[in-house]
Amino acid sequence: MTSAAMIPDVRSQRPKRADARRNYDKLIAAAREAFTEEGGSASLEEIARRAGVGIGTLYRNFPTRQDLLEAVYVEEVEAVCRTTEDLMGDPPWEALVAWLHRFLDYIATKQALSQELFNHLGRDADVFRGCRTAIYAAGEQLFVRAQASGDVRNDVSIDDVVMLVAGISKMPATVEGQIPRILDIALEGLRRQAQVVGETGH
Amino acid sequence: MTSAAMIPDVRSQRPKRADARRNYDKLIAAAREAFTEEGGSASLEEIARRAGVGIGTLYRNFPTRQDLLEAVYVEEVEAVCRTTEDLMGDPPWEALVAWLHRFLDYIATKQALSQELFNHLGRDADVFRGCRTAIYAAGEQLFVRAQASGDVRNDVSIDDVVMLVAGISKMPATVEGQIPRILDIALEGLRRQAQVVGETGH
DNA sequence: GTAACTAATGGAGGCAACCTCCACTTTACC
DNA sequence: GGTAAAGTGGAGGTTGCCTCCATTAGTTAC
Repeated sequence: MTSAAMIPDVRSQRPKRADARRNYDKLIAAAREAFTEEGGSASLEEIARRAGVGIGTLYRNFPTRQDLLEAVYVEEVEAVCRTTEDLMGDPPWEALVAWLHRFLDYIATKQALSQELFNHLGRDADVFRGCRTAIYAAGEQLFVRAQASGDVRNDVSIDDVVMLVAGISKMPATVEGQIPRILDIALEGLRRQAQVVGETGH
Repeated sequence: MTSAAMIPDVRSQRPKRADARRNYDKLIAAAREAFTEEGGSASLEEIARRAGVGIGTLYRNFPTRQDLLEAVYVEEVEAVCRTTEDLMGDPPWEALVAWLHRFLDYIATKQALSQELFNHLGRDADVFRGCRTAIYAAGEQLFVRAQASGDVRNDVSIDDVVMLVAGISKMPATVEGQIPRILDIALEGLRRQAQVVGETGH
């Protein structure tokens, strides 16, 4: 699994001195906690406090709030990518659907984080391109397999699918179980191949 | 067109005295501007300044930032609802698709606003229920027509569709024209009726 | 018209978060 | 162990949030 390597390494600027690296790691950990608990606008001073470092150190490592959000976000994405491995044994379509559902669940719990990022960094920031690449690398094998087996129409790309799922994850759910159902409906569109009959051409 | 009346009127608490109402309107206008220009976290003090009223007046009318966001948001939604009228003459499926595309375009430009709301008010706040109702009232005629004509499968609701579109509008676009294309793909899933052959049952 | 009654105003002030700056501490290297 | 460079942390200036209440100005009743 090489997907993690495809994320443009936010951490390439990781500090060199031992104490500095320790502080960096403590900050990421504290930030993950804080963002999870309080959403993407958790106080930076609070995060520094949790990490047990001065506010100045936080700013030295992450000049803007976005930099910190990014660093945390990237770590999370790497985690999802790692979950493909379990699924390569299952039948193509089922495996793909299962992974997408898993992906959906995962993103759903990270809404605050990713929404904050979507808002403030425009949609085509390097991080996103990188994370997208990583997700593709992870999902592509499943996707290609499903396309090869004829389950998925040929005129869509993995790109389309990932974005579709990402979008669905951000919908405001009203009814219990509605979100996964909507995913299934949308995926039916994906699957639909030259097999439909009895319609006017549109 | 009664849809506007179905929004649980945020403005029923509209102030009574003439000067108060004037200030209220100036605040909404200033807020719309500010939110559009600077996103949902524009400074409230700045908004009061733009409106030419004191910060205290802002807080009297809109005790929380959400209240202000809501009021602006509701106005915008009402505007979309009004656009259905043009389309009732077109063929059912085409009219529905066209309206959904229009709806998509519209929401896309208001991202900052709606995302802010989605984040902070949970997904089932009254406003949303109200706005959803209004949107349904607007889209429902189109939707029912399309279902009656056999273009749309019967096991989906207008609710599902609206949410699908809302979700898609929030996807980070990479390629020009990708978003509308994805909407079309998803809508194919909608359309698919008992007309597919040659598949295993799943 | 004007007096009396409120609704409405606006900004001072207290608090908290953001961020910069730099005197000091710690590490790495010789 | 000495020293240069890297890293630290928190005081303090700035700005935004929100409350409170003395003052202002529509409204109503006469």
